This record gives sequence, C-alpha cells and structure tokens, in this order.
Amino acid sequence: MTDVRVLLVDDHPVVRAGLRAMLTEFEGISIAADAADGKAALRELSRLAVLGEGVDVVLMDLQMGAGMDGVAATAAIRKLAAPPPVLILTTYDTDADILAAVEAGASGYMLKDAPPEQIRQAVFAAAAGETVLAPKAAALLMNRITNPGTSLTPREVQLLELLATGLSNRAIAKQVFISEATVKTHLVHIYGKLGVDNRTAAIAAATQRRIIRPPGQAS
Amino acid sequence: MTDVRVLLVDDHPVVRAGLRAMLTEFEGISIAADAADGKAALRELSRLAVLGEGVDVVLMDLQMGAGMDGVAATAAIRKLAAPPPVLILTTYDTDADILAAVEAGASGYMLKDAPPEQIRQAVFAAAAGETVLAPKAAALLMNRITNPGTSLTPREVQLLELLATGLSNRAIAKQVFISEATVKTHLVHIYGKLGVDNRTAAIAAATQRRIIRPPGQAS
DNA sequence: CGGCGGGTCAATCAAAAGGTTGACCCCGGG
DNA sequence: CCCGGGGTCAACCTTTTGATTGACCCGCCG
Repeated sequence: MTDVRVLLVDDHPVVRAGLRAMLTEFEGISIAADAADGKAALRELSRLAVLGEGVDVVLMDLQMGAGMDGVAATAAIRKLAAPPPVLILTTYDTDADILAAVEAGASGYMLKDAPPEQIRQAVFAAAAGETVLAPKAAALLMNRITNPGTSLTPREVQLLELLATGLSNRAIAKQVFISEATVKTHLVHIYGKLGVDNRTAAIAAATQRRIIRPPGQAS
Repeated sequence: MTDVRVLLVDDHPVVRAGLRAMLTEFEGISIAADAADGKAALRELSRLAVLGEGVDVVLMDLQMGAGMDGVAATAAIRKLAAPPPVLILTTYDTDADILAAVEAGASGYMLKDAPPEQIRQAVFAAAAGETVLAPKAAALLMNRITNPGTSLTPREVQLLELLATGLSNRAIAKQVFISEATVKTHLVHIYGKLGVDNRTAAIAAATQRRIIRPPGQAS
C-alpha cells in the first residue's frame, strides 16, 4: 500500500509548512506538492499527471488573498478528467462558506483548529472516497434537508453577504446582474426568514447565527 | 553567539507547526516553547524563567479563539520584570489591530503571508530591540500622527455599537434617551469620519477597523 | 473672557429602503 | 402533466434614512 499523496493549497507559506510538517509525520501520508493559490494548484495537478504521479487528496484553503480562490479552484478541479477528492481545510465554519464549498464539489469540510489526529483521519477518509464533515458543517446540511423552508437559499445567502459589505440595493443589483426590484424581493424573503425587518438587523442576525462571516473578515 | 530563543503563541496547531518548521531551519533561531493562548504563553515564560532559560522574542498571533487574546497577552507580557520583545505575526492588517498591538507594547507587526525570509529578519530585528513594521502598519501609524482629527468620539462609538445590533434610528434614540434628530446628527458625523454614506457600510467599515466588535460576538 | 468641540434638537427636502401585489420563467418531482 | 419552489421583474405606496441648515447649551483651554 503506497502513501496517500496530498496536494496542499494555501496562500500562507507558514500554513503550508505547518501542514507539511504535520502530515509527513503521519504514517501513510506524503506531500506530493503545494501551491499558493488555485491556478498554481491546477498547474501542479497537471504537472504531476504528466509525470504519472497521481494526487489522492487536495487539501484546500478557502480564503486566499490573491489569485483564484478556494471555491473556484475546487470547482475547476472537479471538472478535470479524473478529479481527486478536494478536502476543504479552512478557518471559518459559516453557512456561506460551507454551502459554497459543498456546491463546488468538495468532498469534505474541516476546520484548521482541528486537532492533528482529526485532520489525519479526514485525509484518509477523503482519499478513500468518503465524505468528511466538521460537526457544524454536518449539522448545517442535515438541517437543510429536514426543514428547507426556513433556511436561506444559496442566492439569498449570496445577497446577504453583499448586504453585509455595506452595498445599497442598487449596488447589489449591479454586482449580481439583476434588477433592483429583484434585490428587494430577495431581501423581503431574507427578512422574513431571519425574523427581522431591516438590513442592519439582518446582518446582525446572520452574523450571530454564523450564516455569514463578520463584515470585513476576508482572507 | 547563542541562538535567538523564540516563544510561539498561536491557537492553531497547524500554524505553530509551520512556524516551528520554518524558523528552526534558519541558522541562529531556536524555538524555546509554544503556547495556544495568552495565559499559556505567560505560564511558559515563567516556567522558562525559573529554568534560567530566557526568551528573546515572543511571536504572537492576535486572533485567538479562546482564552486571553493577543493584545491582552502582549500587554501582560510587557508588564513582566524583564519583558522580551513581542513581535505580532497575524493575518489582518486592520487599523485597530495594529493600533491595539502597538498600544499594548508590541515591538513589531508582521503579516502571516510574508515570505519566510522577511519573518526571519523580523525575528532577528525584534531580538535586537529594533522595531519592525509591515508596510501597511507603518503607513497607518504615519497617517495617524499627521491627521488625528478623524477619530470617533466615545458617544459616536456607542451609537455605532447600537447601530450594529440592527436598531432603527428611533430605537437607538429611545435606548440612549435622546431624540431621533440627534441620532441622525451623530450618524452623519460617523459616516463622514468613516468615509461611507449609509448605515450598513458604516457597520462594515467599523467592524473592519475593529472600532466595534462584529455583531453578536461576545466580549 | 472668548472660542471651540462635543452633544443636543428642529425643520425640511431628497433619496433609499421596506411592503404588497401580481406576474413570468424554469426545473424537478409527484 | 401539473404543481411548487426558486428566481426574476414591475408598479405602487409608506416609512425610514440621509443631507442640509441652523440653533442652543456646556465644559475646557488658551
């Protein structure tokens, strides 16, 4: 049985070094390569493919300052011929992040502050084709299928995120290429589901329930 | 010349491992210990002091989920008898983070996405008693001393906090026993100082600059 | 003492946001 | 095949917010 070959994708050299050090200490895991952003990850994948060296798991951060971000990179990887499973390893456990990652085709969602042993298990599980979710991610998805009426749709979450950045209805409309009327419609739905009646209260509620990340907590 | 002895403080095992791996590769640096939060850092410092093993530089993250955060830890360390220099190594370069760190007595402010070589130089500089700032940190402090007139008054901060909870102008007025007109006046001033033109953008800006805590985050 | 900054309030107008109703399209499942 | 949910848009009206102007009080400081 050969090692599980991992591709690390994270924009922080420190984190890459940390994962490399941590994972190589485990039996049965080796680091195939690392990349600082999504584009570099795709390059590494094709480079390794040419060499005949497969990658068994991609370990991907979601927040990446420059270049292609984690969601886009995950989606791109899943479109390859024989895509390796993508395990998201990130800092935040907000609904928005989790949903985006799952929709993009991630096969797992773990948090960076997880103990090393959990990360090790997650890597093996992902390599075996299993889905592995952090507790909060699992709970969110369960809740989503049991009572879909009260939870926000992906579109609504998207607008909520833009809302939280301080954009006006008109600005949001332009951003997502819909009319201002539609933005209002969505917002009314959002207010109803969150039990509020204005945008600032919606931001507060959504932040509190960890539907969105606090404003301005980017990379 | 003995090695520069470093104490790592970061709540993520991955990051601690990364810094450890990265720094130990450099000549002249060794890791004295690491800690997951502020309290543990102080414990480590006193433990090492008892052993007669000094610490030359504390490498500190600002954001730490549980326990004492980076700012408080920095302040506490600076109150020790022979405090080692504290070099902040964090993810965000927001105004309030930088200001809080400098006010707490940090002798440097670096970003985690800095290349390893820069981090190495910063550690040596800090150990030598020098001050080392990331470009944005330096720029902010320069700007702050040249035009100090742009900061919010305590009253304005108070209204901003209420604003962030989702209250309407009228509700804010009742809360602090002033008229709605006065609330509007304050908001106009706040918008001017923050460079925004509506309440949601004010919340985003204030959160980003850590003037207020993200909505629904316990203090 | 005289000003100045912070806090208070009012009136007014313009702009944005909120609420309602109704409509159309598309897709997936009973 | 029809229904329902999600997404889109429009028209309309009410309420809230934002912007401007001007005013008063108070405490501090030169």
